[in-house]
Amino acid sequence: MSDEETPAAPRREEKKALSRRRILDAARDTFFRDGFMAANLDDVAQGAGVAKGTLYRYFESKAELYVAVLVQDGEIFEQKMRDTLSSDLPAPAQIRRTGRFYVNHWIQHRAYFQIFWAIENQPIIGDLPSNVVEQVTRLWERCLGILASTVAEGVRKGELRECDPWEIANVLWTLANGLLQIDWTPARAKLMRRSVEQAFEDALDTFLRGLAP
Amino acid sequence: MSDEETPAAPRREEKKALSRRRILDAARDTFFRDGFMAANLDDVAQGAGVAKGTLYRYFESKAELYVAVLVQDGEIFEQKMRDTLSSDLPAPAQIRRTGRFYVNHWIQHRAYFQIFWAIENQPIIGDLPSNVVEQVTRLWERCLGILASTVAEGVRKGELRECDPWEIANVLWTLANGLLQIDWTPARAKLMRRSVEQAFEDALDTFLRGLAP
Amino acid sequence: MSDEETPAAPRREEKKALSRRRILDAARDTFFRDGFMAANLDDVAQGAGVAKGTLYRYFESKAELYVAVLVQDGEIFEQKMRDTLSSDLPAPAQIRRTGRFYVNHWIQHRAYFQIFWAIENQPIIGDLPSNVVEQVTRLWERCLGILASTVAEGVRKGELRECDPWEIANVLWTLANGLLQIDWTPARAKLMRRSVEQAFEDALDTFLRGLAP
Amino acid sequence: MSDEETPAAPRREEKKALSRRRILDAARDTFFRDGFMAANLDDVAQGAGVAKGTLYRYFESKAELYVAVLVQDGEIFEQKMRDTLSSDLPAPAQIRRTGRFYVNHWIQHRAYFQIFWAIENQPIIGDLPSNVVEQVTRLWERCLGILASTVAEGVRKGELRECDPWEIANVLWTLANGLLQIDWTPARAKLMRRSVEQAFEDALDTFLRGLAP
DNA sequence: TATGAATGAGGATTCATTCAT
DNA sequence: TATGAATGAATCCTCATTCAT
Repeated sequence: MSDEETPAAPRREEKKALSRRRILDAARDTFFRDGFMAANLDDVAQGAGVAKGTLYRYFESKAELYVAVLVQDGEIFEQKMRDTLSSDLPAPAQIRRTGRFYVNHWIQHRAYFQIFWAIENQPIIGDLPSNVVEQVTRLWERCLGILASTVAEGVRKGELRECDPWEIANVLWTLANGLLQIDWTPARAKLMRRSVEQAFEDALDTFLRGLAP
Repeated sequence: MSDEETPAAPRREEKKALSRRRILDAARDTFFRDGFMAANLDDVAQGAGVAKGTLYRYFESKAELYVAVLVQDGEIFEQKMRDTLSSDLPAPAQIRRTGRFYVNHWIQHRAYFQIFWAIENQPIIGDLPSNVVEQVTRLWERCLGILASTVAEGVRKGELRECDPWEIANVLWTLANGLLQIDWTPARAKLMRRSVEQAFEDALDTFLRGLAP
Repeated sequence: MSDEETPAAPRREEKKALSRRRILDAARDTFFRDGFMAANLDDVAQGAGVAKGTLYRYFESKAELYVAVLVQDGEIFEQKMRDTLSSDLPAPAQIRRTGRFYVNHWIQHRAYFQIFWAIENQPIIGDLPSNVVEQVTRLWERCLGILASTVAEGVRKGELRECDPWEIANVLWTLANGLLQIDWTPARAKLMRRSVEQAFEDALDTFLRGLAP
Repeated sequence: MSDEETPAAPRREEKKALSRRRILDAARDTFFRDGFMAANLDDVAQGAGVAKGTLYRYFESKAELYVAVLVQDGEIFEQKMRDTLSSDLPAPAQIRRTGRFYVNHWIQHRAYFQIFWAIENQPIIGDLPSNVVEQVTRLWERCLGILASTVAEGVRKGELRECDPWEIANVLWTLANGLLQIDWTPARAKLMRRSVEQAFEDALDTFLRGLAP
């Protein structure tokens, strides 16, 4: 029935890739809206415009699908974060720049940050499959590494006082995430007097002042 | 017929109180191990050594039981935190003291901290009953208030530079929680070179230095 | 401790009778409000002001309690119905009189009629214990008998045309109950233009006209 | 690949329709045997030869399933009842004809009549979902309307004496249902000397005589 | 005798996963 | 390959009944 056999194969490949993408998009929406446990594959299938059974042609299980979403988003994020690096900037400025990227990214893509929180939340979520944990941990490590090397560089160049770069990276990261989480939780956001951006800018200032040589 | 039924009645009351306590303990274990959604009332009942139906004599629903755990733990915690206050200490020392209490409490009662994280995780868990959210938010607010008033006092006495006490309280809180969460997650703990206590002590130092007038 | 031993026993009996009565009253309320299946012994106990366990000192089971309510009310009803008989009235007038009593009783004690409908509803209610069915059937039979003998007397005296008295009694009974049930069911009551009393009076007229010799 | 997938698709559709029918049939059996409250979806599933979860692919809840049964049967019944109408018959004969249909239908499909009784029984059953009540009330109204318009026509043509057609319709309906209910309840059936058909025929005669102009 | 705490079987509903078409 | 119907285990909650005090 099909005419033009040769172009058909690529077209099929394309179709497959498209389906995969649509499933991932729908899955992201659902997972980030309802949480892993409460998320429902019927919703995902409907959102992607495919049959429920089709999901299993692309992903082995609900957990695998979740992983796929986290990994995909994580990779995009990691690249963007890496792009904020600029070799000729002093460390404090570099840190501020990366920090601003982080907060801006938050403002534009709030849901993405679930990626990082997914792991922290694991004890509460419960059954997060080890697969998920591993993948996200690796991503986390890479992102943290970017920050740590910036700090290390700053220490080396005498722009920051002596300290353990990984620890400082962790603290900075924690600070940012913590403030974003406040912004995320309406109940807590009420207790803040200013926007996340300003609050973060301030906190970063205070901390960097404390880090001055 | 004896006027003093004291030996009988109390025993019943005692038993009831004991049951309640055992249920609460079992619930804490289960909820904190598996998370609210994944937690299973069969486990709780078994852990408490009572029949499943018995749970419902003490708590109206799974959610109520969860609230009860959070509230109970929260109240104990709040009181302890308030006890760390000592009117004649300079603000930075006071903050260090409260911070140390926080970390020590963590080391001894890790599970307790789920109370505070429960809210942040809400978006991921999914349908946390509003009841839970309210109760915990209120607790959160009270604890944060303790910290904020310490900061405000420090600013007033010139021990800290001008700042918004609530914001600083939020940042301190965030910092502490963030580091504890790192400690909680094995995957992330590996990236730290030192103990939580030391890391926190350090981060606090840096931050307080930045807050100096 | 108790002084006056002899009057104590009667007092105890009294107390017991009182409890029984209070339980029956509470049970009637609950059963007639919620239906046998949905009725809840917690409600009954609370309504009677006794402990749940106490119910079982007076009645063997939920079903037995239901029977007791039906039987008690039924006996009262039967006696009242018998009291409407007056030997010197022509049959049609007698029938009208009994009919009026029936409708008036309905207006004043709607819930009582569940007694009679309990049996008709048995197939829908489901698990009505045979005990209940038997007892109520007997009551039903006795009440129907009152009507049937009135009809028989009317036929004998030539006031009504030849017919099977039991059958006519059944039809009259059915007519009355049917109209009361319409009145009971809001959805159906809307389809009626007049009060039950008037509708019944009319229907009875029509039927008695058809029964004229 | 064949353009005509007709053999495949229809087979699936057929199967689905078959499942639905089997579930509906099993549900009717169970509901009418045990009553709505006592009916048990395990039984329904087993009766239909499907898994319990499958029920929920076809019906949203126990109540919806019940509604579906009632509505389906009701529609069949209504159509049949409408088919008994014949424009050129005098009203009394028409009423007798419809009445006979009613009784015959009863003899052949006793369970069907639960449809109409379901509403009356509501107070006893307890929490019949409003959905059910609405649907059945509407059906009831339509069937009663058929009868009422026959009566109205009879009055208009002078075949019946002046009266309120809806009220008479209600009474006739009540009469029929009441007698059928007697037949349904073994305990009460014993008190009848003749078959329902004869008893009904007689009662109708008497009533129509009373309705003669 | 009265209590009320404890029981545990039972039932509706959800949903990830499988598999015949 | 895609479908979507079917599955059935899992889980919360109810409540009549029992029994130690």
